[in-house]
Amino acid sequence: LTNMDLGGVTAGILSEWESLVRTGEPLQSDSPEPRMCSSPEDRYPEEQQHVKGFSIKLARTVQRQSKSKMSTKRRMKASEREKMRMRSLAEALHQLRDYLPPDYSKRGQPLTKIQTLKYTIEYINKLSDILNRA
DNA sequence: TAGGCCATCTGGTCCT
DNA sequence: AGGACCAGATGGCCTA
Repeated sequence: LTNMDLGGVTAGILSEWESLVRTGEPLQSDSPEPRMCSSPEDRYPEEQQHVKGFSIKLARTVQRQSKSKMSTKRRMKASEREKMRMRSLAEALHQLRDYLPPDYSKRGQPLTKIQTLKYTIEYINKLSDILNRA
């Protein structure tokens, strides 16, 4: 990762940031394809999610139903919302990975969520350094 | 086979 | 009352 690389990346990020501020639209990565990891949807296609989710749900419901104070209907709705919330979180992390230089994935494997967050902090610090020195 | 990572479910808590 | 957020529990998948 050279200073030259960082300079180019910095300019790109800044221009995207400016357009974000202007339009209020969420950031869209301009990289053609996800570099090295699959999206949550790729990992768990709809059908698999359904089958997997059903078996887990059945077992847990039997196990804990007596404890729950919420109605079944409300509990199911809350579970669905939570699932969507966690998926959007995973998707956001997936997008965040695309902003990190490939150098951060030495083994060619997708970064884990924790690695993504830690490397992002590291990367932002490096970019800040460059801006401060300019 | 153990350990890491992940998605999902759940109950608790806070906020509107 | 209901939604959002959080943390713990659980089980599946994958890799060393």
